[in-house]
Amino acid sequence: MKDSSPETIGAAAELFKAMANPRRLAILLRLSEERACVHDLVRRLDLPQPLVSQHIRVLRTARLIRGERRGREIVYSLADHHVAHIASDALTHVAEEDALRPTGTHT
Amino acid sequence: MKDSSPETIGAAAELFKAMANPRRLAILLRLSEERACVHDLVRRLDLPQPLVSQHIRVLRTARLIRGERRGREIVYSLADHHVAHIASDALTHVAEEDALRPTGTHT
DNA sequence: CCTTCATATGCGTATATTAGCATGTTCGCA
DNA sequence: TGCGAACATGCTAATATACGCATATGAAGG
Repeated sequence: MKDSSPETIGAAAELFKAMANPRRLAILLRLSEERACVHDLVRRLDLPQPLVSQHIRVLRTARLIRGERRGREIVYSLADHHVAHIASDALTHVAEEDALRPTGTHT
Repeated sequence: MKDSSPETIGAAAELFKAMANPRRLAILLRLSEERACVHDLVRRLDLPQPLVSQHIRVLRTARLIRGERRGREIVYSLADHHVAHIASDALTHVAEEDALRPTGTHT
């Protein structure tokens, strides 16, 4: 199988931890559609700017996204394709699981 | 793109949250190789039994694993293939990212 | 330089997570 | 029925997270 050394597992767990928050996940999904600056995200997700910055910091630290200065703005984008892939897989998983359950079990 | 409703995103975030712990991830990876009872995991991962049970509970609640009584033991296995897939993707991601960095940056 | 827009940081607080230890509960078997 | 094995649960302390709010930094333009 894969390399399942403690370090690798730990790093993977950190990866999941960074994605384990609805707001951060929303940011990632947004960025998987198109790059955006903080203010774009603020308006799009309707969250206070400092909060978005905080979450962005977490995502940056986890190396899930990357920022590039563009005048006064900083344009963020996904660090690599794997990220979008993992997120999209999770959504698929959730959707399928949801479909399996009897109608109206998710509320 | 996918269905990115708040509910779906929230559910996906919970999925990641359940995977966002080295011990739980180790359990999942172990179970992705073969089904096992609690005591197997205890010995394999060298963790106190109550701790394993606790983590198993989290994974169960998140519907990532399923338990089947088998005499006095309860044999756990992954609830579905997606789980193993997502975990394996994360490991791959980590490994690749690691490969990109200058030698010896991960210690 | 001074102002303004874009983003980041600091701090306090409510809440969640993790782990360790002791104790229940359930099952199989003599 | 009584005992031991396999799991689960309860409780507590330590630590980490998410958030709101105020404020600081950095870049552009006049």
